[in-house]
Amino acid sequence: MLSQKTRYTIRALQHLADHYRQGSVRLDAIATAQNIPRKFLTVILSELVREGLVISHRGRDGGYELGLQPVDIRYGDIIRLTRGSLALTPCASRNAHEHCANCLPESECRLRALMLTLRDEMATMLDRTTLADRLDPEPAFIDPAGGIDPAG
Amino acid sequence: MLSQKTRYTIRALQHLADHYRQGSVRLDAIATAQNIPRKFLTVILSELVREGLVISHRGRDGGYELGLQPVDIRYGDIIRLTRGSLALTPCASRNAHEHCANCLPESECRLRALMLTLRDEMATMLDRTTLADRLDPEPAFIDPAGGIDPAG
DNA sequence: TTAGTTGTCTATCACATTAGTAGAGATTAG
DNA sequence: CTAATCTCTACTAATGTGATAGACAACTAA
Repeated sequence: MLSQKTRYTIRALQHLADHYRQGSVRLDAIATAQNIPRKFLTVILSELVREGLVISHRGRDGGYELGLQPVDIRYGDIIRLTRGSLALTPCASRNAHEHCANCLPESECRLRALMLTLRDEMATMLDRTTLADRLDPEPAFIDPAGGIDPAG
Repeated sequence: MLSQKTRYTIRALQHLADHYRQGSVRLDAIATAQNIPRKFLTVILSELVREGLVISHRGRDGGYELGLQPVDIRYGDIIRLTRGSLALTPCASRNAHEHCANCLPESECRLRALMLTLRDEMATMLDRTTLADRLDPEPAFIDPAGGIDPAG
């Protein structure tokens, strides 16, 4: 699962992408529009500023704006940033590899083999999608069994 | 991330699959071979018995065995069982859908749109892999940028 | 029948992580 | 100057996680 904080981070960045090149957006505007607790959002945005994804303007008429073009911010990068890794096990991370506790040697671990493959599939998808993508909120559900789920 | 408990669960099931139709395997044998704390493993196996994936035999010469053929136990199902869902957000679960706290209406949430698509890709992969699959522990890493990573 | 082996169940614990808050401080436009 | 706005460190409460304890139930072999 993505943490609540990661979810807030992504929605805040999406909001800034929506207002790219329209001047700076105040924290309160983001908090209200995206339904994020104000104080918590200060923590999140300060981190994004430190990472360089967001530029802040202090003082009166201050606010935030994206530090990069939306097309240059990939969802994969956002998740790596807030969560350290895309992988579902520590041992399957390409960027922040760690041994799993109480595991077998990695060269024998079949779970790791599976998780590496899965990680790569996830990365492919999350790295080809950026803040510039439209993302239809109601994508069709293609049931692998053949039918189409009308419930969404 | 998968929890430690989910990782233990998968490795325990893999172990039972390796000994399918070879009689029952004692808890201690699994704990030793798979490096799982004995007491914790009792909790895990009892749950698997309750769910019907594993059959237990009590008393002398007791132990555990798989309740289904390895080919009928999909990794997707194991993860759904221990974790409730494959999805990375509560709102993107097909089986255990819940609204995310402090979110937008789901019909407007672009993060949800992305997470639904990702969930479906993950499900496709995890549901076509079963305990009967061999899973090479050293799969080649095809770098999307073009090269092949020799480090694995 | 009974001793010994093995699984079952409920409760509990310590610890880490997470979500969120407090509040003083720094910066800037007007 | 002053009001608006972001920044930083620390703190707290709640929750979840990994793991253990220990009494109990069931089964087999002798």
